[in-house]
Amino acid sequence: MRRVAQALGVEAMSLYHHVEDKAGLLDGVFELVLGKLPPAPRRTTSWQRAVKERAESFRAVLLAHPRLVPLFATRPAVTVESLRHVEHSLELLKAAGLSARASLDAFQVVVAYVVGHAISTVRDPELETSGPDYAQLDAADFPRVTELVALLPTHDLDAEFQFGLELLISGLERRLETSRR
Amino acid sequence: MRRVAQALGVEAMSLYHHVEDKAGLLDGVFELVLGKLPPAPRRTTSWQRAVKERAESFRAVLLAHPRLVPLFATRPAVTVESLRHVEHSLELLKAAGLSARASLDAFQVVVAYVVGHAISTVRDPELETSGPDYAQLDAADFPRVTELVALLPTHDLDAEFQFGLELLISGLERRLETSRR
DNA sequence: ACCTGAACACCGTTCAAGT
DNA sequence: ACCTGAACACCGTTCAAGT
Repeated sequence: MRRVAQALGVEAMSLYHHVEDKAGLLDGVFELVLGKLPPAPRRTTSWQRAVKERAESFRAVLLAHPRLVPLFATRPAVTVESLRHVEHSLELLKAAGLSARASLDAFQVVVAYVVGHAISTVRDPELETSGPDYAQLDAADFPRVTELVALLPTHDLDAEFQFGLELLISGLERRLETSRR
Repeated sequence: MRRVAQALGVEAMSLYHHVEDKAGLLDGVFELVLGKLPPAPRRTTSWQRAVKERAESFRAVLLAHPRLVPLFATRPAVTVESLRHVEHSLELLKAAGLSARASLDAFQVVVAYVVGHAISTVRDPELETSGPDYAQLDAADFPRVTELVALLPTHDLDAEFQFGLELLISGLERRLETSRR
């Protein structure tokens, strides 16, 4: 509060005439950022592509505000603004053939994945140093980890995200196929 | 630091003779909790069951310390202790037929999902009230959300977690099947 | 080697007083 | 209606001084 006030050239206490408290201010930030989500497109493609597009948009918004990712991780998305997106996503899943319950599950699961992965993406790389030196590891004891360390420099977190997203969608696909029989 | 010291019946500054700083203390907590992960079992079942079991164990440890979940969300797991689990998981995936790169992707993706979902599980339910009253929503404007609200009271977050986990595993399965051809 | 007290530079928030 | 200053109850951390 004190720093926000300072940035506005005003005293900290003045803010309390515009927001309830710190949580209220964060609510505002939350809704503001969520408002950057591109509007739900009219249904023109497959549900697979639509789910993918929604998840990617969400990720893009999160990565555009790395400092806010922990906020999204802690705060539930229940503003009116965000409910419009929820509605669209649930509609999408139901139209694909999922039950109401399964749509809820699928939606929550994808959101959890996007947020969880965003966290690992924006993680302060400086923190990595606090761990043990990878170089000091006995390569014989940790063959797979050693292999992994060699891969890290060229590792693409966006590709990794895509990979997991496609796993989820492909899992849903298979589930729909078997339930239709 | 001040409260930890107080709980130990000592002055805050005394802690600095045992840990570097607050981050160092959190590192210790982190490793301690991670140590509660059941040891990697010998390979006796399918990789599907093994991946599922590892993810469920990780979730159980997280949920046993709800206040620490945000810590796990922010801090990378690079203690020697945790690397043993990483090694085991990567070995598991490679033995299932994934390349080193795909194993890394799969591992990270599952961890992101477990952490992301744990966050939504331990989210302070008191926060939900800060959103708009679901009751005040126009049911005609939000048919799917209205449906969802009716489902919430009987919604099982553990079942939801299982659902997503199985999607990921089933997605991996399909990927392996098609790549083998 | 380990602990301590005072001090510094921060927080969010209450409350009474100003315009 | 909006802003302010002083004050309260907190933080993590530095530094010099104690045993």
